[in-house]
Amino acid sequence: MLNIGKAAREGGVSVEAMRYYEQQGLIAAPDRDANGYRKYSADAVRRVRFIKRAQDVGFTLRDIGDLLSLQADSGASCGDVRDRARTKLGEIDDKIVVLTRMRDVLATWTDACPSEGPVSECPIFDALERDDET
Amino acid sequence: MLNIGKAAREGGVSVEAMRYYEQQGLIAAPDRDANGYRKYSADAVRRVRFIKRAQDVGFTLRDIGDLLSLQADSGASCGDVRDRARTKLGEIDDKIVVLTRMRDVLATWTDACPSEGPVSECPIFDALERDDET
DNA sequence: CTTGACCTTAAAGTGCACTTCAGGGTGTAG
DNA sequence: CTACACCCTGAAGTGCACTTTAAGGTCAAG
Repeated sequence: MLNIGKAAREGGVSVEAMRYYEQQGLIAAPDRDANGYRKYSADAVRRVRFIKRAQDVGFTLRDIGDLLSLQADSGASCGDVRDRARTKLGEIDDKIVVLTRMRDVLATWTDACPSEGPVSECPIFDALERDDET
Repeated sequence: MLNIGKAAREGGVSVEAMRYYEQQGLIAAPDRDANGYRKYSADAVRRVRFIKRAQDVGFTLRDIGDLLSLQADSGASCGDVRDRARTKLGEIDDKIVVLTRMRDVLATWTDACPSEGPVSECPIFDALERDDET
């Protein structure tokens, strides 16, 4: 059994994040010892790590709550989990597409811009003000 | 001269966004007509479009304030603008790298996951709880 | 016996870019 | 005359995931 500081370190999150997850219902309220300190089991720490890992691959805390209830649901199948992962994969791909478009526009612009010359003749500013698209 | 509704439509933003930009100092407080309605010049609308376009390629409103002051600065050069664009390009590339890593991990996991089988044996959940990395 | 690192709580603040709300005035078409 | 779309203000709310603040209690080392 670890106190909150060590459990947080093990889970790779901050102490405040631990209390936040508890408040949000992502981790169960842990038992307390005599002085009122929270005490975490290895299982609880594993759950924190689960949350952290899931976040690292793009799941929001809301998504993670859903994943955790799936984990607790004996009627749920591996395919349900895979569906969530695929959906997230799609969302991330969408973001990458948007960012890549931005990236390409910026690259075009920086290539078109001479370092010299007044801003009044800057092709980037021109592009930002024009009526048409791009 | 357009009232706020038309100016917003021309600029591609909401009326509320227009007032917000004004409050944030990104667009000058416009003249008002007799009834107190804001009246926007073609120049003002161009500035709104500038803000919108810059946002669309990833600049924050803070960045845009910086760009706009560059535009007003006779001592600034095209190279200064290009530097801002390059910096933003780098930031976007960083985000793409992070998202691509997430994407790849999720793709690996969804490939490893059989649709059948209980969640207790789900390789995705295994990966989320394990001690080691990936 | 004090210093310092730890723990407790509830509530408020952060960043970003708005959006919504409450409560009102204006202008025109039917 | 009344409906309706438009305009005004200031303040509060949104989403996300915390972080910070204020005001304490606990515990081991020196």
